Amino acid sequence: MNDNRSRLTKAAQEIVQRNGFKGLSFRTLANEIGIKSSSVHYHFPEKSDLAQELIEQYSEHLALELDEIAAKPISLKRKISSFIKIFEMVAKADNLCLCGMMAAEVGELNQSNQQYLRDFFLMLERWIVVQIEAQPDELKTQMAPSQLAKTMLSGLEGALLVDRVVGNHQRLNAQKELYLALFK
Amino acid sequence: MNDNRSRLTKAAQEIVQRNGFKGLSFRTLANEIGIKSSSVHYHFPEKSDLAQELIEQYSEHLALELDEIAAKPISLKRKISSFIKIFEMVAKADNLCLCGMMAAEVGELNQSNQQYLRDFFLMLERWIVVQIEAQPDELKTQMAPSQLAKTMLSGLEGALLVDRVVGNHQRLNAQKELYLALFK
DNA sequence: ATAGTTACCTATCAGTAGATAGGCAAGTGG
DNA sequence: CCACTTGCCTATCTACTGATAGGTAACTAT
Repeated sequence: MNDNRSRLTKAAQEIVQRNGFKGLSFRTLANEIGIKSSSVHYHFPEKSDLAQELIEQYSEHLALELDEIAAKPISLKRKISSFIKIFEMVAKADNLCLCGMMAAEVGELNQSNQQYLRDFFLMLERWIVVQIEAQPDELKTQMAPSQLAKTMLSGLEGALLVDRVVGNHQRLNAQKELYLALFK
Repeated sequence: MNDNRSRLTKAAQEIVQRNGFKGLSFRTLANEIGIKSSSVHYHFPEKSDLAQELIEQYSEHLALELDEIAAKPISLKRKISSFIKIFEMVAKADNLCLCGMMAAEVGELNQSNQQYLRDFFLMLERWIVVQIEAQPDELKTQMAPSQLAKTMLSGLEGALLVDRVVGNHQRLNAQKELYLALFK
């Protein structure tokens, strides 16, 4: 039923993570799944509607993954490790985080899109804080959880950005080493 | 003599740091300084020529700043602090690092541009390593200098990225706190 | 049966992109 | 004085962008 619609968002997500939101055109997107660009407009009247859905889907998908990790009876360190692994999977595909990419292009997004982007980053940071506060004695640093969450998230986003240019995963690995050392 | 040429690169740099390389058009750039787009092509036959000059200038300008910092007879911690201050100035202007921005758009840059981008990040990381190795006993962590440099640089780049979306400087401040704590 | 909805299509639009051809005035060097 | 270069111009090109109008066949609910 929603076959083409979901194929569209799937293909669009990949294009944005690789080429950016500006690098996504209705025509190439339509070609990729074998329909016409006007049909893409049927599903997403304006490009910002597509942006909205992409950010929402990406956020929801990630939120589900994080819920699963949070529910496991494992150490805080292993939870953080699983969090970082999500970024490693993105790096492996030579992609950026969808929202990290759109963050670079924030100037051309409308207010609603920008708000969803903001919420994405805040959601990830909050998740880290909640995990720490659930197992506070497994934290080795005196750094406030909210501060730690902010450095960790932005650090991982930056590692994806720089690593993709330099062509290896050294920065992501270095971030991983740095942050995992802060947990018992 | 090179009046318009330097005005072009200056205006172009600002546009790229704000809107990205794709957000820079020869027409709007020309309008900004009051000439025609064809005249921009006189100075930079192709857009990649402009990209090359932007990255080169940005790298050279930063290298000079870093040379000055390195030459000062100050503590390692203060040198790192000065390094971070450069990023704070960028954040203050609500910009991204020029090369951080272009890193997000690396897919649409030619091989030469990509190499210059790579060299930019490696140069910054090398600077950090050199400063640490010149005053090694002022480092409080056992983390290898090259690892530390990689996390620091990518962390700062990511902080600029996320902070610009969220709308404050909390991540850059958090990164600063985290990294300065590693030096005596 | 029929009215409405869904999901596509063809055709087209105005706007903008990077890029090129060719001209023109001012300055420069032999 | 003349050839050449510099630095801009006008005019134009093709390609591509997001977006819209209007049509059509298939499905759906009354």
